[in-house]
Amino acid sequence: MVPAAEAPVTMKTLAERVGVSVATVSNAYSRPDQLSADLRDQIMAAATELGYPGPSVAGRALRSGRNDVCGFLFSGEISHAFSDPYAIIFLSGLSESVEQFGASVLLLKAPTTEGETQALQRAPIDALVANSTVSSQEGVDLLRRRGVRIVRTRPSDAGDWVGINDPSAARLVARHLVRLGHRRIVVVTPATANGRVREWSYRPDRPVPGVADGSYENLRLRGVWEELEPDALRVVRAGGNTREAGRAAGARALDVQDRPTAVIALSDVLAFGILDAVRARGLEPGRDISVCGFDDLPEADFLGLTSLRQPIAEKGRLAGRLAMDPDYPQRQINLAVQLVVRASTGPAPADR
Amino acid sequence: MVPAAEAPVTMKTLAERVGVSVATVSNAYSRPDQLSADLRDQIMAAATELGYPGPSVAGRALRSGRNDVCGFLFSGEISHAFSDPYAIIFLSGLSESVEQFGASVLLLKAPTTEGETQALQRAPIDALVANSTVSSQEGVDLLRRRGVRIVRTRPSDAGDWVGINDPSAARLVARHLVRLGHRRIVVVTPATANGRVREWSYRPDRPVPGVADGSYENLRLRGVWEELEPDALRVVRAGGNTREAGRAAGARALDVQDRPTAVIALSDVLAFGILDAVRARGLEPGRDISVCGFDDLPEADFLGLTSLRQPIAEKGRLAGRLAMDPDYPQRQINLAVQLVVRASTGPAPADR
DNA sequence: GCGTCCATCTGTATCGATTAAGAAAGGGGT
DNA sequence: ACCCCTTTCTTAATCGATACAGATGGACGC
Repeated sequence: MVPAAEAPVTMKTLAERVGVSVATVSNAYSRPDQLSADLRDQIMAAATELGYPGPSVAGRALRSGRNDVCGFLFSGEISHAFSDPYAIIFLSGLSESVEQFGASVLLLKAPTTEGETQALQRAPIDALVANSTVSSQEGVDLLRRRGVRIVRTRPSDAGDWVGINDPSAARLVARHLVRLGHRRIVVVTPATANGRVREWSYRPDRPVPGVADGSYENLRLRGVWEELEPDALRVVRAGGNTREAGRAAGARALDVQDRPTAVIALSDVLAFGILDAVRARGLEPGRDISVCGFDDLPEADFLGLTSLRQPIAEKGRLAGRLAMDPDYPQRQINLAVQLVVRASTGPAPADR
Repeated sequence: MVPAAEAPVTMKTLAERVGVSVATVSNAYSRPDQLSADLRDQIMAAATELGYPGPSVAGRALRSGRNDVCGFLFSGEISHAFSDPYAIIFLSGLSESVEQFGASVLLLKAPTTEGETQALQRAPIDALVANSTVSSQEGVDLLRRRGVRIVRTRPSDAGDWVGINDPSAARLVARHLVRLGHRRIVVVTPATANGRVREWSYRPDRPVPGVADGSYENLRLRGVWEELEPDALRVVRAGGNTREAGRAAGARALDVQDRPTAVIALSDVLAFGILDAVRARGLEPGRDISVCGFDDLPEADFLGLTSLRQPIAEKGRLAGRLAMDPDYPQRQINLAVQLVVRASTGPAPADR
């Protein structure tokens, strides 16, 4: 027997087989209340018999306008993006809530090349959660015109977002240190790509190279600065956003004449490395020098790191909800943060 | 002025505006060689003028049958899946090569509920890289019938795959230890979900609970067993696949009467934790007890861990290539592995 | 001068479903 | 008996592009 020519079994095939219209078959799949249970069972039976895998995804997408996919836009390489615990926790929350809508998450890079721009524009997504700090703005605008809902992870005037108030969060941290008597403070900022450690003294009118204008780094720097005496703030930009990068940045921050009495890392991973650096110099965190982090990752508790807690997973969950549910009433969500004080901060040591 | 009614600007609109046929507009986008550069520029200019965001993704997908999306199927929760460095490295490689095809990666959970099954079936993907150890077989079969190319990350008789020879890799490790004089060996296996540490003595005819039949864990166990005397192999199943889980499993493996002289962890992260446990007991890895890992993560070098290196990123890259390029000739790829011997293994201590 | 060929464009039949609107059949109420 | 409602199914019009088979016109060879 000659093998039958590849029979493309479609909804029509099924309909003819059962002796009903395609509309009824369609209803059997997507609106079971529109037909009798009997007939539906019959159709489903015939479907498995024919090996019909269910409605074609593309046909469905074209007609209904839905893909059941939520894009997640991040900047930098995937290996960088996901070696960051913050990203993983956020992504877990995001995908958890996206899954509740029967949808999945598509990983999207902020485009840098022509090909990546294409990939972003060709992405079959209903919504996009843009975690990207910067740029890729035109690309996102094009997507919006395509009807893609955009959700940002940072406050902005218009559009949907879920975020925290970065400046005031940073002020919380700074105030804590100032109350403890600290005056000379260094902020260590992460970098998205690998680079050299660099250092500046902060002035709000002069942007820090590599720190974009509306970025959370910049907002936090500003917040810290507002709580300090003028010219008291130095900035060290780490070579990445890893514990190792934190160690290196810590070295740079500590091995100076006029050693700071406190270091604020804009991420916990950096802070962990800074703690390493502090201990490697025989200093005791919280006594000889204070260290603060941001995010309050689980390990912060283990290491006794004072950190500004933000509900990362919840942020991801809410982002997913805004993305997948256009009718969710609250479209701009500001999450509460909380300073968790642990052993790594203490009174500033008396000047030597 | 009343705001114009939402004009859905489609390819037809654009065509009429420029005074050409839709076919030409389509060509302007997807096959620039089919028309004069002049006309193409004209069309593109009109496109930006009208705010046309390019061909509709759904229309394109339906007609051309392409989505430019590659699914990545993993088991367990996303937070578990991506707290594993192996997964991140693999995913980087995968997405790197997938991006070269102008495509993106869709995160897909091995379905456990009805909703997740739906999400998997509704996924707009051209191909699926199935990293999932087990089950979800029916779901994958349905996808195959949909025309989705399946790529596995483990050898199998039929279909596309890229993997390593797990049994022989495991034998490499075991032989290394046997030559060093080790006789009492424990293998520590990871678990996909959090659970309790448990322990058995291994016999090839009796499956280890929680270790699926064709899984790499099982294949490796088998390989190790083949190099040892009968009944010399114990198995400890860790409570997860993290350094902490490794510490706990290490405790279980070490704190016994007849302490093993060597421990093989089936993943490096577990091995790291086991090293911690060894040191916590005042023992010196490589002298008092030997420890081996699998994967050879970057940190293995730092910690002096003997480990079986497999080219994880390359595996991901090749999987992506097989997934996105149906014409790639080599459809079943066995990658070479290599035992990297470091300080954590040494001669078995003389029997006390 | 004539046939050929190439470079450019057009016409039109799909791709595979969804959905609103309508028809047919049965069931009650009065 | 008649009318009105439901329930259950069908008809037919899209959704927005792609790709094949042609049509057109000018350049070119001989």
